[in-house]
Amino acid sequence: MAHWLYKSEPGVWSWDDQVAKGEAGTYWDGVRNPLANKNMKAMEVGERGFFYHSNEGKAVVGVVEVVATWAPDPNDAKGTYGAVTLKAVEKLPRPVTLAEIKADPRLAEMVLVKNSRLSVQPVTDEEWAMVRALGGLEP
DNA sequence: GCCAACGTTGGC
DNA sequence: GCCAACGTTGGC
Repeated sequence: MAHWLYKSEPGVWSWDDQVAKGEAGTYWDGVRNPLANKNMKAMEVGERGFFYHSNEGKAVVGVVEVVATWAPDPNDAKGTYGAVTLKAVEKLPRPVTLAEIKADPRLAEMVLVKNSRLSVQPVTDEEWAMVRALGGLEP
């Protein structure tokens, strides 16, 4: 199963907001980047990803799971863009900061480092395991 | 608050 | 269809 990373500014949509949505989850709308959109179209129910706080915090703070596959965004007249629905699964015992990720040579190839502006990005199995370990989660 | 990197727009 | 100009994102 593929893994992902979702960025959100905590001032707009934070991890706590996500947790408050519970099992129903949130429609991850507002993405208007073709590559991020493509990534979401490739997702399947049950796939997990990291929840990352950009700007403030700059850290991976939790794990989310896809509960519904990609659906078109009603606010996009052309129907080009859409989103998946995500629910919070587990919080990291300790957040993994961008500085830590950058400091680790094994994580130097992460999209988060290479293309910091992409809002929905793939994470490799190795990176997934590494960041989970740094965050204090079980493998 | 600044600025680099990237994506998008629009003129040709 | 190309590419310069512009706007936005996000780290610092």
